[in-house]
Amino acid sequence: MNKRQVQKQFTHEKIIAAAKQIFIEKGIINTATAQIAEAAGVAHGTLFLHFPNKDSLVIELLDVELAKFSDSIKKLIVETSDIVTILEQYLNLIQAEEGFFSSLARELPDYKAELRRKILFRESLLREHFYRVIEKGIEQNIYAKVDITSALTFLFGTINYYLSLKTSFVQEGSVIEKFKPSIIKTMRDLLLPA
Amino acid sequence: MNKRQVQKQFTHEKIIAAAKQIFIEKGIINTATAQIAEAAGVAHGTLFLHFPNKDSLVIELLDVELAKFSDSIKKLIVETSDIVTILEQYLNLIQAEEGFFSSLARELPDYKAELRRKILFRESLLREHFYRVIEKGIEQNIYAKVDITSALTFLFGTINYYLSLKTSFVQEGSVIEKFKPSIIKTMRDLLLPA
Amino acid sequence: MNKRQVQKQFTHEKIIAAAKQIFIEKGIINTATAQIAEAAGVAHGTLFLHFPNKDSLVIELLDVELAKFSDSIKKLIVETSDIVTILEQYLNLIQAEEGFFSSLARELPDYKAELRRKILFRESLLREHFYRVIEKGIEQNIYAKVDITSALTFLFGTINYYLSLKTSFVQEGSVIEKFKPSIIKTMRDLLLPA
Amino acid sequence: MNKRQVQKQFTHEKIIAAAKQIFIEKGIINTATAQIAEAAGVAHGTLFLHFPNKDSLVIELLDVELAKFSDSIKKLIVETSDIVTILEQYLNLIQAEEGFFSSLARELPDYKAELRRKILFRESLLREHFYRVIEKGIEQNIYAKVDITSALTFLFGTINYYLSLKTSFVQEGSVIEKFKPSIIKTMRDLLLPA
DNA sequence: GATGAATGAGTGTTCATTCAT
DNA sequence: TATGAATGAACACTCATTCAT
Repeated sequence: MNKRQVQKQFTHEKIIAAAKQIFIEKGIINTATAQIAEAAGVAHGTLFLHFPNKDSLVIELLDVELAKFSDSIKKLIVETSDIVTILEQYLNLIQAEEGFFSSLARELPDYKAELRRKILFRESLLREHFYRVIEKGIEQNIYAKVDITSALTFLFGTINYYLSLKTSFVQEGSVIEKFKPSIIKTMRDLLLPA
Repeated sequence: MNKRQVQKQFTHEKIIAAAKQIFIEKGIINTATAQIAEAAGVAHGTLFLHFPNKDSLVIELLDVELAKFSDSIKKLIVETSDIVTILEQYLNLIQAEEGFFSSLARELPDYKAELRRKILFRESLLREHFYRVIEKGIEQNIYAKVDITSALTFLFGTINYYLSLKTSFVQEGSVIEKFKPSIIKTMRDLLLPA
Repeated sequence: MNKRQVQKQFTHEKIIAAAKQIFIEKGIINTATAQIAEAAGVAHGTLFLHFPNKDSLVIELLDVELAKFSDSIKKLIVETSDIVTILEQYLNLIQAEEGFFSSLARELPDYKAELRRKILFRESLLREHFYRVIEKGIEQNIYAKVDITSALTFLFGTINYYLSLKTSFVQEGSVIEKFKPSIIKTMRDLLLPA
Repeated sequence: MNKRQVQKQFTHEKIIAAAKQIFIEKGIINTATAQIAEAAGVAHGTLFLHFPNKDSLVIELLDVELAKFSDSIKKLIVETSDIVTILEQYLNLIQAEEGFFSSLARELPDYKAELRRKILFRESLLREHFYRVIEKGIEQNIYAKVDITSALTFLFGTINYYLSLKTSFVQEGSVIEKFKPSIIKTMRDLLLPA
C-alpha cells in the first residue's frame, strides 16, 4: 500500500471513527453529515467521496462494529458450554461497548428496512448459537423443557429494552452492569427451576 | 363553560384526534406540524395556540391515551388474580391498539427525557400491579420463587421489542397476536415450571 | 379579497416579477432559488410556500407570460388578413418583450419534456392561425402555392434562431428590429414571387 | 515527437474522444468532468492537465469536430453548383452526425461568448459558400431575385430549430431525415417559384 | 506526465415557530 | 380564538478545481 492509499484509508477511518463517536454520543440519524465531517476533521464533501450517501456510512459503521462483535461472540460460544457463563460473558462484551449498543438499540426501529434486516440477521445468527447450547442442555436434562425460541426473545428483548432506554435507567455508568444479575437470575429461573 | 371555551376544547380535541391517527399510521416525530394541522382541519398556527410547541402536543397525546389504557388495565387486574389470564387480556388490550403501541415503542427512545420519564412511570405503575399478583402467587406457593422484577422486565422488554420492530416481524396483521402464545408460554415456563 | 389575500398575492407577484427580471437578464435555469428569493425581497423558504418547487415557478412564469402574449396575437390575427401586416405586428409584439423571448428561446431545449411540450403546443396554435391566413391567400390566388407547413417552420425557426443567439447578433438593442426587414422580405419572396 | 509526447497526445485524444461521445449522448454542460475522465479511462486530475478548465475542453472538442465538418462541406460545395444538390448533401452530412449537431444546437446558447463566436464564425464561412452559389444562380437568371442573406438565415435557423428540439420532433431516428424534403421544398419554392 | 483524494461553496427543498390580520 | 403567510436555519448531496504523491 503506497502513501496515497494509506492516506485515503486513514481519512476513511477518521470519518468512521468520528461517526462512531457521534453515533455513541447522540445517535447518527439526527446528526448532520456536516457535523460528522467536522468531527472527523475533513471537508464536508470529503465524506461523500468515501461514502456515496449518509446511509452507506451508517451501514458500514454498523457492519464493521457488528462484525467485530460477532467474532468475539463466536469465539466465546465455541469455548464454553454453560449457558450462564456464556450469558455472563456476552453481557460483558455488550457492556464493553455499551454506548454503541445503546445507540444501536435506540435507532434500530428508524433504520431503513434493508439495514434493519441486516442487523436482525446478525442477531438471528447469534440466537442460533444460544439456541443450540440450550437445546443441548435440555437434551441432557440439565435445563428445563422451555420453549427455547421464546426464552431467547425474552432475553434479547430485555437486553434491547434496557439498552434503548439506557438513559432512563441509569444516569451514568452501565445499564447492563446494573441489570446483569437480574437478567442472569431470570434466565436461570427459567432454565434451572428449583 | 361558555361557548368560546366549548369551541376551544373542540378544536383541541380535533387536533389530538388527528395527531393520534397520524401517530398510529407513521409516527409523529417525522410528521410535520403542518400535516397534523391539516389532518385536524385547522390552521397551522392554531396548533401552536393549543400547544406551545410540537413536543407538548406529543406529550398530551400520549398522556391522554396512556391514561385511558391504564384505566382498562387497572380494572382488569382488580377483577382477576390468575397471572396467565391477566397477561392474556393485557396482550389483547395492546393488540386492540397495536398501531398506537407500536409507534410508541418505536419512538420512545427518541422522546425528550421528560416525556420518556412520564411514560416509563406509567409503565412502572403497571409493573407494580403485575408484581403484586405474582408476589401473592409465590406466597401461596402457586408460582415458582422467581426474581419478580427481572421476570417483569423480561416481559415488558419482549413486548416492547416485538412492538418496536413490528414491521420486521409481520408484513401485515398483528405481531402481538403472532407471538402471544410464545410470550405466555415463557411466562408460564418461568412461573409454573414442570 | 381581504388584506391577507392581497398581501399573499402581492408576494406571489413579487416573486414572479423578480423571477421574470432574472429570467430576462440571465435565464432562470442557472439561477439559484435563493437569488430569486433575494431579488424578490422575501425569505428563501417563502418561495417554496408559493411554488412547490423551482420547476413550478418556471412553468407559471412562462405560462402567464405566454398567455398574455397569445391573447395579443389572437386579437391581431382576427383583425387583419394580410400576412405581411400580421407578421410585422407579430414581430413588434416579440420585440416589445424581446428579453423574455430571447431567454425563452435560449432555455427551451433545456426544459423538462412536459414544459417544452406546453410551450411548443402554444406555438403550434399560433402556427395554425398563420397557416389559415396563408391557406386562404393561396386559395384566392394571392400567394404562391408553397408548402405552408415548411414555410412556417422556416419562419419560426428563424425567429427562434435570432432570439436564442441574440447576444451574438447585437451588442445592444433589438435583434428582431435588426432582422425584421429581412425576415419579412423573405416571407414576401416566398409568398409573392415576382 | 518523443515517446512522452506521443503518450501525452494519446491521452489527449482519449479525453477528446470520450468527451465527444458524452457530448452526443447527453450534452457536455450538464456532465461532470469526473464522468468525462472516467469515460476516457484517465484520472480526474489528468483532464485538467490537458485542459486548464472544462470550458477549454469543450472549445477544443467543438473546434476539432467543426473543422472536420467544414472540410467536408468545402469539398462538397466546390464540386457542385446546384443549390438543391448541395443542400441535399449538406443535410446528409449533418444527418450523419446528427447526435453531435443536435447537442451543439441545444447547448450553443449556453456557451461562453467566445466559444459561441467561434462557432458562429464557422457558420458564417459556410453561409458565404451558399451565398455565392445562390448569387451566381441569380445572376444567371436560374434563381428568383430573393434576399440571399435572409434566405440563408431562414435555412440555418430552421435546421438549428429542428436540431435543438430534436427530441420534441422525433422519438427516435433522425429529425433531419424527417424534415429534409420539407426544407428542400421550401428552399426550392423560394428560389425557383412556379 | 499522471494520479486521485481533498476541497468547500453551492444546490433545491423542509419545517417548527412567529405574528400581523 | 383562529388564521396562514412568512421566516431562515438546516439538510443531504454535487462538482470544478487543486495539489501532494
